[in-house]
Amino acid sequence: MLEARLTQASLFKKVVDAIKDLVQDCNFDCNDSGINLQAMDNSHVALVSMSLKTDAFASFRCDRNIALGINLGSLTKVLRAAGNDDVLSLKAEDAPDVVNIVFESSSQDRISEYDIKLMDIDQEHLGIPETDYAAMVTMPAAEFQRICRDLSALSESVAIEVSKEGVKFTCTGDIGSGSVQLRSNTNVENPKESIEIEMTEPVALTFSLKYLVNFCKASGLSDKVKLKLSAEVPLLVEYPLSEGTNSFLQFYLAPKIGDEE
Amino acid sequence: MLEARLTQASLFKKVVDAIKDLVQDCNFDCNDSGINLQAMDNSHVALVSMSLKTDAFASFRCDRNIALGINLGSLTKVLRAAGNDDVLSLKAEDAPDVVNIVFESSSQDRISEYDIKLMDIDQEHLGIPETDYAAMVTMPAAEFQRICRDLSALSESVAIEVSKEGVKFTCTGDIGSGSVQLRSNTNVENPKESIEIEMTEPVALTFSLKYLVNFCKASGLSDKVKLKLSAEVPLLVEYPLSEGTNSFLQFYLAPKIGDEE
DNA sequence: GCAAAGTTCA
DNA sequence: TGAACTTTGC
Repeated sequence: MLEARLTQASLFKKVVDAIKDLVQDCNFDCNDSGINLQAMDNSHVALVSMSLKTDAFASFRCDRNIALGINLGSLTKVLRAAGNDDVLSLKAEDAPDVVNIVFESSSQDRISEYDIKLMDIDQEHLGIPETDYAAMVTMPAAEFQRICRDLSALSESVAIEVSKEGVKFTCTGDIGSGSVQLRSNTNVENPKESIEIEMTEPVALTFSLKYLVNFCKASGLSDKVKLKLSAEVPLLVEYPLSEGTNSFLQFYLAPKIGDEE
Repeated sequence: MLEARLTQASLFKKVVDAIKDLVQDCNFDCNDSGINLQAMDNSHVALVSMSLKTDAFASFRCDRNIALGINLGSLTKVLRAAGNDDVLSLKAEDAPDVVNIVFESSSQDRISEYDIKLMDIDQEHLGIPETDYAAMVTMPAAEFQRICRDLSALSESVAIEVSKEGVKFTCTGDIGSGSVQLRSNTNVENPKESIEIEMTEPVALTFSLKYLVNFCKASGLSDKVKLKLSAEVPLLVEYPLSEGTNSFLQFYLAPKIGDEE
């Protein structure tokens, strides 16, 4: 059986919010290392990968591997009933029909309990190869969100170019063109604002802004986002979850081919 | 060529925000005295006139007269990408196809650059006659905005009556009637709150509230607004820009005839 | 704590 | 497309 307890329901709410527009139904794979999720988006262009390790939970117990096939729309409806500071518990039997979700308000005066019916979802196994990325950019999540939103006003796609000086986001559309250039910098006074670039070779790739804007819904989950790029390989957009637990929410997005100019 | 630099992108953002709902496309006329704009609104009831003198810029250079025909919708999209405290630069060639807009964040770690395509706009020349107004009211811009917003809940139009005692805004609608009366006063402790009236003869005119509410989007640009009125002549609503540079944003609105009761 | 902006729903 | 609600910045 599974019994997992999160002290902040908001973490789970935000994770589900960030992926529900990409994926309708998916398996939450539970085992003794935590809860994992991997799913392609409906058009098979993007891939979501989430991992909540046991340390991210206030308490965690899972004796056997359990796959909870959940409709994210239903889950969203239920999670809407949770206060952000509620304690959230997930419970399931070993061969479950339902997942049981309990919210306890911090004052403990209110306990809400929901059961969501599970579904069988074919586990299309997704081999994500380990990649040594040519370039890795760490930047404030809010800034990345801002850039994607700004540029999406001009174009459908954005070119991301990483060089040792910095990272440049460029796009061209009907009304004109735009570019945002960030210089790598270590802001000592305000480390949240730092922009870090690790690079073995320069990379320039083009991606759909619609998807990037979508990924950025996860910005509330983390101060920082990591962009990892290599030529001809999907971009990896990574948000760390629950600092120091190795938990993460990752999005992969295939580059647009032939548009890179 | 044109090369103009504003230390506060927010000034330009707010100016464009305040006029974009009145005018879709218009010429920014650049010459060695600064940047000027004049345009009728789409229904030819209101007129916008903006003048940014060279002193309003951190640096300004414009060798020849250049008319930049810009779609304000496109410009808004681009300006949305500017931080309020960014340094904004406008650049254009002598016979330009595009205007180049650069935002530099105060930390200088971020440089965004946009090109907006220009369009040819027929310069319908707008002769605005110099008028000696019968009455001139100077009041806090926020207060004028509040009054217009409040009264627009009741009616489509407002009567503005200026007498030597003060100014009175009156309207009548289906659910009832409303009026706001302001007495002229010089608030010595808080001069921003002063209401000043200069008058050669009493005036009472009626105007569309929809337009006035629209004009009030400029309230963020200035603490004060000046209302200038004369019988049978358009109302002039004036916001000074960049204190002490003679720059301004003006709106003219023709009175409603026969509605004055 | 309020106003403006964005997002979602009708 | 507009309106209401939520969210964010001042």
